[in-house]
Amino acid sequence: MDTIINKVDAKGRVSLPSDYRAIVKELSTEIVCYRSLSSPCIEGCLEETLDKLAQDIETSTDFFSEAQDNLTNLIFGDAKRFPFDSTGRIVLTEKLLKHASIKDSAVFVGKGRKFQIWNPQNWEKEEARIRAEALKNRPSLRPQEKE
Amino acid sequence: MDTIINKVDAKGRVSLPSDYRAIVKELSTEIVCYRSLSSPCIEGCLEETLDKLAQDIETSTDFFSEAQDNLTNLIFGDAKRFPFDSTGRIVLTEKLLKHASIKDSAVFVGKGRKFQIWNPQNWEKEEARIRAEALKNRPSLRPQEKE
DNA sequence: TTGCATCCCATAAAATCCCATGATATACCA
DNA sequence: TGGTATATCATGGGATTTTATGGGATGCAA
Repeated sequence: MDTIINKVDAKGRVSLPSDYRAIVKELSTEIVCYRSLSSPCIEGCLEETLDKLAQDIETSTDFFSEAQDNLTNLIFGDAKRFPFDSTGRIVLTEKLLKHASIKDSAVFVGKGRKFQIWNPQNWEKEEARIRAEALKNRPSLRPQEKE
Repeated sequence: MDTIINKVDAKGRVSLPSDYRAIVKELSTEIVCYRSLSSPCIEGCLEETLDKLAQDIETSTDFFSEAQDNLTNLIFGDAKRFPFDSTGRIVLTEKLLKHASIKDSAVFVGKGRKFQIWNPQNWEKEEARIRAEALKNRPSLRPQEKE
C-alpha cells in the first residue's frame, strides 16, 4: 500500500519503504523484481507470488492460457532476486533503471500483492491517466460539488 | 455513527472519535485511509474492506488484465495504513490533508462500513447539498428541523 | 592490482511513543 | 435532585526510536 518517493544513489541503492519492508520481512529477506510488461516501470513482489502465478496458469484450462504462459515465461526470464541490506536497501540494476527511466529518485506504488517502482514524473502522469479513466468508466463517481 | 469534529494538531494528529475506535478495536488496531475519488474528503475503513474489494477485482479479471492493473494501482497506491496510538489518534499525511483542504480541524462522518473525514466548512456545504438532493428526489419527505 | 559489489557505520530528519493536562461526560451519593 | 467524585476522552509537548541516506571500508573476482 501507499505511494512513497525515495532517492536512488550513485550505486543504484534505494530504500525499500519501511511499510513494505515490514511486510516482506515476515516472509522473506528479499524481493523479486522484473521489468513490467505493460508499463515503463519496475515491478516487485515476493518470490512466492510469482510461483503462485505460474501454478495458476499451469492448472488453468483457460483458452488464453497459452498466451499467458508466454507472458509468464517472459517475466520469469527477466526476474531477479534483490536481497535488502541491513538498512533496508536494495541495489537496482542498470537494466531495470533504464526500463523505468529512473535516475536519482524513484516512486514506490503499492498494488496489493505486488508493487511498482516508477520515475516520479512518469508516475504522476500515469496516476492522472488512471484516475481520469476510472471516473470515465464510473460516472457515478464523478465529482459533484464545486467549491 | 455520529458526526464529530476534532482538532488536527501541527503534527497532523487527530483523535479518532471514541465511538469509532470502539468499533474498530474489535477487529483491528489500525484503519486504512485514502483520498475519496468523488469528493474532496478522506475516506477510511478497515483493511479487510479493501482486501475484499481487491479480491473482487482479481477474480473478475485475470492477472494480466489492464483494467485490473489500473484499479489495483488506484486503490493500493493511494491507500495507507494508519495505526492509532495509545491515546487513540492517527497521524494523517500531507497528501490526504491537502486533498480534503483540512487545516486544524476535521469532521468525521459515518458511512456504514466506511467513514469520511471532511474540512468542516466543506462538510457543511456537502450536507446541505445532500439534504436538498434528498428532498428533490423524495418530495414526500418533509424537512425536519435542523440542529 | 584493479574494478565491482557488498557490508558497515555515521548522521540528520522524520515518525513514533510516552506522559501531563484540561475538558467533558458519567457515576455515585447525600 | 443537586452536587461531587470518577472515569473517559481529547489535546499538547517533549523524549525516544526509526528511517532514509551518504560515505567509506572490506572482500571477492577478473
